[in-house]
Amino acid sequence: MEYKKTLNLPQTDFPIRANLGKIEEEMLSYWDGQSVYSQIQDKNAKNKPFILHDGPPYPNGDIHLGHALNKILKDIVVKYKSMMGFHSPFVPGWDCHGLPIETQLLKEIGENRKEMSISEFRGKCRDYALKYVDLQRGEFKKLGVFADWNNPYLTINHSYEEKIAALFGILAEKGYVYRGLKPIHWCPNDTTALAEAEIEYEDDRSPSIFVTFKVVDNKSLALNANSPLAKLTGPVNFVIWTTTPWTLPANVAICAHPDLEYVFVKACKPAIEHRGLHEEIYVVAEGLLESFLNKLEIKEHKIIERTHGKNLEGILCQHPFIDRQVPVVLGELVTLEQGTGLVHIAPGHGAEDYQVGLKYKLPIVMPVDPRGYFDSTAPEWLINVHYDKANRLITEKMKEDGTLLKLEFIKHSYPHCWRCKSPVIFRATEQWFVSIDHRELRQEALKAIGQTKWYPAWGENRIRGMVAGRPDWCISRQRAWGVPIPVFYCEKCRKPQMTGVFNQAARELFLKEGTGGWFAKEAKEILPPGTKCPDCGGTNFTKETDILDVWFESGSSHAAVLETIPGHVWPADLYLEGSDQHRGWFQSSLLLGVGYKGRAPFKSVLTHGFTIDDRGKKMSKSQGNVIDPQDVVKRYGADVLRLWVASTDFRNDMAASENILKQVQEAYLKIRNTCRFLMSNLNDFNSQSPAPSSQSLLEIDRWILLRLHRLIEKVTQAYDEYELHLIYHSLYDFCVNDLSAFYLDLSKDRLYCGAKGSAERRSAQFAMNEILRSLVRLMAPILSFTAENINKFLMTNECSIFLSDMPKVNSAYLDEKLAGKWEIIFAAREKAYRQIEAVRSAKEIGSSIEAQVEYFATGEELAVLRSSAAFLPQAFIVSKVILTEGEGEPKVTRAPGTKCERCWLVLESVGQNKEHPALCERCAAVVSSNGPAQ
RNA sequence: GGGCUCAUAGCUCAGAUGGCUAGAGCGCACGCCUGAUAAGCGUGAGGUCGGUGGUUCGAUUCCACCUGGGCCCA
Repeated sequence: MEYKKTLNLPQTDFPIRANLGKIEEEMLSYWDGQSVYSQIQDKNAKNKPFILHDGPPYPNGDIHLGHALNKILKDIVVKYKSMMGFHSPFVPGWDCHGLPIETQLLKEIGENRKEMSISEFRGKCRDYALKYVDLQRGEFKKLGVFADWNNPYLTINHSYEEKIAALFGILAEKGYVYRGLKPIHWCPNDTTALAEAEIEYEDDRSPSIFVTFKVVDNKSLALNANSPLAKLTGPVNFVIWTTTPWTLPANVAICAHPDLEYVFVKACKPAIEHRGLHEEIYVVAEGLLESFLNKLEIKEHKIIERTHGKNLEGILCQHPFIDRQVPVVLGELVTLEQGTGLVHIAPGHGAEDYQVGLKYKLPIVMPVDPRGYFDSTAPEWLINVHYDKANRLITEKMKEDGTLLKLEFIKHSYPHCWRCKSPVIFRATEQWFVSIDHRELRQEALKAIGQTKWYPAWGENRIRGMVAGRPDWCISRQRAWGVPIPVFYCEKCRKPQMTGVFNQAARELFLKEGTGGWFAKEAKEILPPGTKCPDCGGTNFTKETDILDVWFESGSSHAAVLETIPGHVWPADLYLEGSDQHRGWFQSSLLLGVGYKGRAPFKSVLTHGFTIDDRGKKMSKSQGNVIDPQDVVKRYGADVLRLWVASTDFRNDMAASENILKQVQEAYLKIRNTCRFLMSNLNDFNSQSPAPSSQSLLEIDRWILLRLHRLIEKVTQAYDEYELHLIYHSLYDFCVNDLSAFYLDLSKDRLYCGAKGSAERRSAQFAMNEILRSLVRLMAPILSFTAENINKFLMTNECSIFLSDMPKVNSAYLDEKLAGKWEIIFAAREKAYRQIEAVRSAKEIGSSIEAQVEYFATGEELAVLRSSAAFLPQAFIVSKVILTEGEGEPKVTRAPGTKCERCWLVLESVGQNKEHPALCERCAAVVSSNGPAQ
């Protein structure tokens, strides 16, 4: 019993229980108090920059797991780069304008919105956004994310808004910006545009009609070389179906599906035709032929021809009641759900129609005015008729002309205005666009994509496809909460003005008063006195009322942030967002960057996947599989959440569940405990005393340092390649395999039983100190709280672990021969353990140190083992190893001798020392030299 | 429906250029230790490498298709 006091047992005040909640709180206030983030910036201020530019989330609720994942990833990268000596400031941002804020707010204020002025509503939006900026900032901080939290960039900052206007001005100056027509949801009753969120679907009664479009010239049937149709004689009619006859004046095409089979049917015209029966040829999709015949009550018919939709492309038809020839076009929007498989296309009245129109460069006919009445561009008999009344006029006209095959009424779901509850129409209106092909913008953007490094590499492919195929960018929105499009209209000549003094005036206003000023002031109050229209000399102007697409705002962040915040550089080194941003922020930033400066605002782009549950399903409230980051922080600790982020390959989707988090927590505890054990054995170690020379280091200690430096090499490389999951696995494996199960376990004898200042003990402590210091720094970007906690405990010189440098590989330790040798010893140990286990289960021994191993080996193995023969008992953690040349399984028996009361090894030397008869030779010597037990 | 993408043990991940009985850790089972103890150690059982075809002497690794998941469109 008294001999236990002569041991150097591990000792530490570092608690075995993590208690992350308390530690994290302490560290947060410590970092805050010490201004650690500023200290890091000061330390690296003169160094090479590495700028990770933060993509701004919407401040419209609590952060969810995806937000947490994203910010933690960024934080890990930034902390690593900082510890590598880069100047790596991190300025967080928020996307404060936009529909998501409006929508969330509308949920809160409900009907009251209707009584509010635009300025009042904008004020509420602003308050709402700022409230959630604050909330989310607090939540991000709790994750341990380092950033300039007191000076975030907000897209509602005046300086930011000014920069948006500036960028708009530059693009306008270069000719990218133009006005064009595009259909949007429109309420004719309120004469206003509506967002998707402002539409309610209700059942409505509508006419349902079948209309014929007669082929202009049968020869045109043969336009397509594959078409066998030129031989047809007599009138051929394409038949369309619609529930909105009033959109027919805007018809400019008929759409067929390229892959569907269409039939040419000879049949008698149905009874609706008042001029008697005669045969006609109708074209409909084969899959809808039967329902078509039933609807029209056609008894007899004959299929005289058939072909694929793709062979119909280009055929010209006569509009049923307007002097206009319309082509057959192809599109995927056609389905066999109902109708005829031929869709009437009015690009001014439908979103899909508009897309098809873009592809075929169809004109956008738009004869309906804001109040829903046909204007002077419509046929005379429709002018000043409300669209709803027009249905009847049109069907009657077609009935008379014989182009109407069938009229009935159906009930179906139709969009209505949330405000006045009246039906909504799709109506093409003037919108602002950024031309994607002006000045080769598309080509330049594709070039910039090629010059960017994409992680993972397929990201390039993805965004390339999107940019290559995208239409012009519609940048106007008919909303309240955003940055007004800084354009003035001359009241005299109606021309829009947006460059030079006009842009300048808008910018000055935004900078001084913010964009709120635009809504509060008249044009003449914004423009300098005496401003004249450069086109006609007019002096009176009105303001544009549309606002900019929020993607234009966030896409301007590179200009607003990288160019203006001190210490930043343009372009950024890295953008890091979810893979949905290939369409969103990456693309808007790219287009604006290329339009602005001719290149992408980023050098590299890293994307991560989405959070899913352990069944591979996406997280949704209705599924009840949502993991809440605040809850994880509360129950497990932010470091566990951070470790989860690092544990999963984020290029794919990332699974999170209670089980997975538990597993990560176990891993966390293992790493922490390993560090604790290292600390507890360094209790009496003075790192100031001279380091042992490499000769005086034990071979086993040189070996573990070799392993450590290989780890450093691997981890550093993984950080550089953003392969965080490899860091996690390497660190964890090192702790579990190399340290806990092997090196630390077998070093216990030396550490506990060796003389306090003995060379072998000092050698181990030297290695362990190296390991601990390296480990803590390697893990710091990920396990920030724990690393700092340990660092404080070690009382190092640095006030923060994040002010120290990442460990560097010392190639002197990378001794391959040594590595090979220990692989052999390791394998021998495993072989021995299998036998020890057998003996153990036979109850002959308990602990392995009660064992003696006779190990059979030959050749190189034998030579290697012999060269370390004296160390083998320690390496195997047994009392005695006998090496025998030969083959066969190791022979394990109870070790001969008596158990030493101090080191518990079973040795024959126990009892030989007269002063300490219960001790082995080594322990007797240690006890004697150390003096009497304390 | 289209574009991109993922799919290796219950879980998280390894497995250059195709080649011996597919690896690690966790978890699990069994056992040891009680001088890392709300810790530590050992042994063991778990995989038709999503499925089906094909190329090849040989495929988890290449190709095609299919199934399931994800993101973005429609």
